[in-house]
Amino acid sequence: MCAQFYSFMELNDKQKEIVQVAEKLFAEYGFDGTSVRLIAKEAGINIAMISYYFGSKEKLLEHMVVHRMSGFKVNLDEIIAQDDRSYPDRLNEIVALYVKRIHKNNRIYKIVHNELTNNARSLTFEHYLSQKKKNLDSVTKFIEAGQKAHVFKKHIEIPLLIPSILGTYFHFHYNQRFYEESYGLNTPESKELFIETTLTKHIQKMLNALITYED
Amino acid sequence: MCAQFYSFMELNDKQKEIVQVAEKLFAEYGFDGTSVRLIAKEAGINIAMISYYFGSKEKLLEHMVVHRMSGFKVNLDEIIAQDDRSYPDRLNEIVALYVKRIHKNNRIYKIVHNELTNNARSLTFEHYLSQKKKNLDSVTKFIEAGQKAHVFKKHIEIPLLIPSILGTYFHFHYNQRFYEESYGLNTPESKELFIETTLTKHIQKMLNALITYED
DNA sequence: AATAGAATTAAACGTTTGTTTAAATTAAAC
DNA sequence: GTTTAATTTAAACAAACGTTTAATTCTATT
Repeated sequence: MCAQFYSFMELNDKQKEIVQVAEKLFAEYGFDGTSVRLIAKEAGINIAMISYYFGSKEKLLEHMVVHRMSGFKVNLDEIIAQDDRSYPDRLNEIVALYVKRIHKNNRIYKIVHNELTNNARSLTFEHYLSQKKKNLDSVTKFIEAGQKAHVFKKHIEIPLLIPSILGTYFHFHYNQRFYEESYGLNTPESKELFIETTLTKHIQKMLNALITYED
Repeated sequence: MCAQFYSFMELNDKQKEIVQVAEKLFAEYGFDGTSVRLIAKEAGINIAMISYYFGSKEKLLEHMVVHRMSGFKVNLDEIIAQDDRSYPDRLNEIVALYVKRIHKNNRIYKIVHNELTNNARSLTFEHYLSQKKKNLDSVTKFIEAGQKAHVFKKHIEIPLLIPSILGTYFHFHYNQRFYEESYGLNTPESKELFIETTLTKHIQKMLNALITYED
């Protein structure tokens, strides 16, 4: 027993493999819809290894969230710091960065969304929430600087900007069956391209409009 | 046996009660995280009644979606038809209507979002998808009319407008633990008020900006 | 009052669940 | 090469799962 005790910081290769497989399955079938036997089978290991490495199925989930959410303090500040570029220019890149990152990691975000609103499990998600807070702080500073420079308008509900960016992506994602048909996104490639271009541009335009718009 | 056969159209009061309880639990604990024993206990009935009335737990879910998604063709066309009102005015009301409706029914939407992206169950959700299509058609006609009247700008990605409206709400909803803290929404009342005012106004402003904005 | 059908119940069904055990194998240290 | 610890295994565990059964109670209709 007990490989799981000195492991909340670093995961070895075997653990990473298990986490990767489990993330895919949790996103596809839900946490409760995924049995440890299926995880073990897909990862090519014995069921007992999950308890051996993580302690339990629920602790595997906890490790997963911590591990995958670490280093998510985006390159946000890097972009913001480039004050040779215009505010709208930097805003566009921030949006593109958010969309790209959330799309690449949409599985873990789906899991977190579900767990955050699940009454059965009481995970704290400190990592996720504090990361979110830091990102909001960065965005707030950027927007307020733009307001002082009279490029961005006043009366912007800054904490709701990120929900508008990510929410647009996720509503598209959660209803992909509908939008794939609407837009004729038959291949994975066309879908990727759509997200990279049309969807991203839509969100960029929306934020540009909102932030430079005076009513 | 067999109360369940003539029931895909109409549910009797007992069935409605079960559906109501199950909806709450499915949203809180997930479909797989909710046992039929818990549903029965919360609804004050015997476990066997679920099979008796619906055939199975999964068919209960199917009935739930059909039953709750019926009559969701919003009062959208009523608002759109009021051509004595300005386009932005009607747009604002459409947004408010969407937010209000989605908020009131956020539990069933959460369930549907989960099921739409769940590989284990193969529900078709024809009702939901066709309703969504109809609503998109109504919105499209409205926006295009506004464009012809030169009130709304061209180059609007119309099918992505609803994701931006609903997505903003849902990202707020799924991350409510974060935003409740950010905004100090300590009581249910203050949260309701926030959604009705600040959140709704943010989305209204965003759509107004996007649609009247030329880049 | 008798009868038929629907509604409700407690109990049991066979599976599947997450976890643990104790033995077997592999790897590392001396 | 021997010893010690870490890893991996198959088997077993009790508990919980969704569903079915067969008996019982309730509700009409005659």
